[in-house]
Amino acid sequence: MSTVTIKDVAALAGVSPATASRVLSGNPATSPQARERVAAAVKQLEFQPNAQARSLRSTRTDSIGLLVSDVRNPFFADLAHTVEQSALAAGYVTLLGNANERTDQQDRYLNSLISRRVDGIIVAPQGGDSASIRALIKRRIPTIFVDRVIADIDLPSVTTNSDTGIRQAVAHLAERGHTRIGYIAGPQSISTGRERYSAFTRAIAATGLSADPALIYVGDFQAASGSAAVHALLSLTDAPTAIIAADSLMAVGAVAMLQRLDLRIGEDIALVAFDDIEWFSLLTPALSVITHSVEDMGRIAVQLLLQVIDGQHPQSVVLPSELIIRASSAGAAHATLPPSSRKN
Amino acid sequence: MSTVTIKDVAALAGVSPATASRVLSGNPATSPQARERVAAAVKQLEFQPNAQARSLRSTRTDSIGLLVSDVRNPFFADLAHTVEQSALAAGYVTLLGNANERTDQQDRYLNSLISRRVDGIIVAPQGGDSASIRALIKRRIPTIFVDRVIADIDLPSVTTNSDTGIRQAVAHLAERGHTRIGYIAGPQSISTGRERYSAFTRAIAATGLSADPALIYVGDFQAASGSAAVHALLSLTDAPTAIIAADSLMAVGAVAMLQRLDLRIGEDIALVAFDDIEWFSLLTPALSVITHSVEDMGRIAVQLLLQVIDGQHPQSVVLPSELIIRASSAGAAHATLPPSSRKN
DNA sequence: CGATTCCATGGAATCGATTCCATGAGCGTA
DNA sequence: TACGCTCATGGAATCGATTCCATGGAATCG
Repeated sequence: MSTVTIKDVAALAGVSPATASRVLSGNPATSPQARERVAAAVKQLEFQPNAQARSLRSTRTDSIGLLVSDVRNPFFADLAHTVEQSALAAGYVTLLGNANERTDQQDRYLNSLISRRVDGIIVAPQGGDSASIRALIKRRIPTIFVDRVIADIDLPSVTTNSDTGIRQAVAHLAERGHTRIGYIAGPQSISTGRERYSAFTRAIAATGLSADPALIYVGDFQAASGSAAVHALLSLTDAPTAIIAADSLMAVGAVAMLQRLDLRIGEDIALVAFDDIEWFSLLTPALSVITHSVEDMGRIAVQLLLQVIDGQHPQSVVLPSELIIRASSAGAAHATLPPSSRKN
Repeated sequence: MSTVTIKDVAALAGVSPATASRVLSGNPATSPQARERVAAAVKQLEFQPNAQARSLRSTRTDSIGLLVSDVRNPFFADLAHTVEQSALAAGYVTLLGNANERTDQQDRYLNSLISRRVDGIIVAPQGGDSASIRALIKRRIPTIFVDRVIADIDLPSVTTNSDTGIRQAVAHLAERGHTRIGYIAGPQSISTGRERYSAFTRAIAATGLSADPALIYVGDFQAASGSAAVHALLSLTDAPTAIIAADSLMAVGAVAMLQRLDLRIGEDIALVAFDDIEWFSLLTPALSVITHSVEDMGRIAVQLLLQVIDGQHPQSVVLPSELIIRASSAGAAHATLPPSSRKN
């Protein structure tokens, strides 16, 4: 094959491979002539250094790994985008892994990233404890949790404080006259699922609204479970007049099911979603959301990771969340008819 | 550091590094005892082979690169997902690069992928000619174009034949009584932009509808240009009664602007989008779309790439497109009022 | 039973860059 | 003039795995 190595460059430039290497890595101990001639040779031969060989010796790869739960989730797609851009600005290439909401694929990707000797890893961890995440720690591979954490593993993280946003949402709905608020929770094996759930129950208790356990439906952060949740909640004899969904995908499922049931969102029933997605405001009616900044999250995660790589021990960062009121929750509460009496 | 190498494994297992390597790579020339003892040592030391060292010698990295225009575009997020899953099934890890709709970032990622000696690359190329894409060919790196191609570069590709879908859409709108159809085109520097545009003009000519050039607005495949397009088209003295958008993001921008102008989609004006996005059917009214299978596209792209890696010369594949009629284009045509007379 | 093949194995070269170490030229100062 | 210092440079070791090649013992065949 036409593999051009640094020896070829050195030969053409009339210097040793050592000098060529120094020029390429910007080592100051090089003469202007050498720099010039090596640069010319590199251009002429279209030399591309072999990253494998380079990092084998220097133990740096200038790459970081990012492991998300699902790229198709707009939240994680946005996160991938900001992480990637921030890392690129700092001279790192991002390898994106997709756990596909499965622990086995998460482990497979983590092992692959370890083998590739990435300089650090940002991970939105899947579910509970994981052997391969413990392996990261044992090998002292710089690692940051983003969005989600694992309870008993102490690593720097960037997360959202969902408490404020959820409290605002519950207060807002209470003010509109809702007393029975349904909640579509995320899986309790995931930290965000647990945290948002407990924030919701605290807010309910603080506001003195109905704490009927039947109003809680535990989903899996995927669209289908949002649909199932709406169906279940509206089948109750005493159905909720408002619903909060713990992530955007379950909110999508909820919207789809509400439309199928011919219920008018914002009139027959109020709906608030966690996570703001660009097109949520295009729905009719526009969706009220609890928002948090993906841009900040991604940018700060990279920042923390670079600090860990640099040998520092940064503090975890908690970002705020906030309610944005749109038409889907603006109307006053009145009794929701069960789906059976309307259609079907 | 606690870097465990194959020598440590070999020492613990009481064999040579050569034998340990053979066991690890599944070489049949190994005794059951050796296999057993090496396996035990690997497990005990939690050995993870160094991918750099491995691929430096063997020239295989078991990884492929995927370069898309924008991860935040749901179409490419879905594509990334299917490519990644197909590749994983074949034993390859996918490195995802995000050109961010910019040629310089595309080139930067391509060079990085070349340096990492990926076994092959799937790319949705940015704009016109590119030095780094020519570099791929010169180095004989297995490469496949997906979704988009570059005109004078002859590489296997997986693309969509937009002709059928667009013809169906135009015919459908003509049947509903529309004679002036606006078209929000993609950039003419991108193959899909050109191809869909010419498909549209052909369909218009075949149906005998108005070919007024003022009905064509050239956008950039991003949401903002969809909004601008709608604003421009509806400011015409003889405004279109229906609009076709050449991709999903521009359709999103179009929907946002139509809502801002207080126009009822499906009644005041018909709208059809290229690319089907899951939540397009959740809009009120649900959006009519020209759909093509992302799953097939991703799966086949990986398949072709593996064939090229294997030394074969596969034929390019062209996938079909098809119209799905929903409420946004179901109504009969009647004159669209210019935005100025309604609001603003 | 001797010759030949087969096969598991270890030693050593190799992949392509980086980096340690030694060298020698150039220069300033005593 | 001689000594010490800086600094660019080349030779060679190195990173960690793979793989070529040689070897010796076991199995097979005439």
